[in-house]
Amino acid sequence: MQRDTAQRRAIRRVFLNAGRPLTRDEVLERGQAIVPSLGVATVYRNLKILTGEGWLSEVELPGGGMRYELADRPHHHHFLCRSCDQAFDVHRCPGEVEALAPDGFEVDGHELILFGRCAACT
Amino acid sequence: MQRDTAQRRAIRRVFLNAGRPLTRDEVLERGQAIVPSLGVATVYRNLKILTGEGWLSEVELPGGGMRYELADRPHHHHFLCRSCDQAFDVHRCPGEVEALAPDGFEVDGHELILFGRCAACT
DNA sequence: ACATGAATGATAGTATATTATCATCATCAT
DNA sequence: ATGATGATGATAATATACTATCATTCATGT
Repeated sequence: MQRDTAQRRAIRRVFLNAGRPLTRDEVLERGQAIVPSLGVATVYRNLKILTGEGWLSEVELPGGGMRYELADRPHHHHFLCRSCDQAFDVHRCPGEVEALAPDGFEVDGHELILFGRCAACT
Repeated sequence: MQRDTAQRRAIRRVFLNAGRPLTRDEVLERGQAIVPSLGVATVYRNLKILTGEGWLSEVELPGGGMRYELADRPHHHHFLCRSCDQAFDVHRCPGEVEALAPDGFEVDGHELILFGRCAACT
């Protein structure tokens, strides 16, 4: 059965403390602050496992690889800082977006990405 | 100076006829319908050249590589069909999206992506 | 028509992200 | 405490996207 290792605990804690989507490198860096020996392969493995379990979900934003965030968050969108390349959550939603699609198109989801400079980079 | 080759003309024509963002493979396939000998390297080269000239712009949507579209189009968004993976233009915009960002964040652009099934796949 | 050299296309090379391997470590049921 | 075996980490292997190379083709100015 699955074991509760210090590495997996560290990765979970990283996400619980983050509050925003993280790249693989951000997970590695923050995870190593908890378990210094943490390796890339373990990060890859656990991101895949936690995503498969439904604990994490994948977020694909422009400009880099996949990002990951806690899966149980309510509907939200993302802000991508052009300066530091960090992604942030945006909790407000324009709504009514299904109506924007052309006739005959069935909308079952949407993603809104805001670009600019985050509070720290302004 | 730059020469007006059949290949580049074909690629331009592909975009003028498309009316939606195209992947590298879509450009290759449609271009070969005009100039059968068209090769991948030429597609890569011309996508880069036409983008550099400002005639094309890059569109990054989830699920694959870069897509390209005519650069002179007015502000619009995109619909990505989950069935055929084709991207389409959405000409309506929710507007007022800058206000959705958290305090202290400066928004200078946004992208809205609708997901679902296109008219042909419904 | 011709010479020049930009463009092409086949393919080798490169870059990078992700996965597989495997010896070793460490969790957990007993 | 201990043994079985799941997990880890270093790194080799792989996948894939993109670029460089270069002989050949062909657009263009004369």
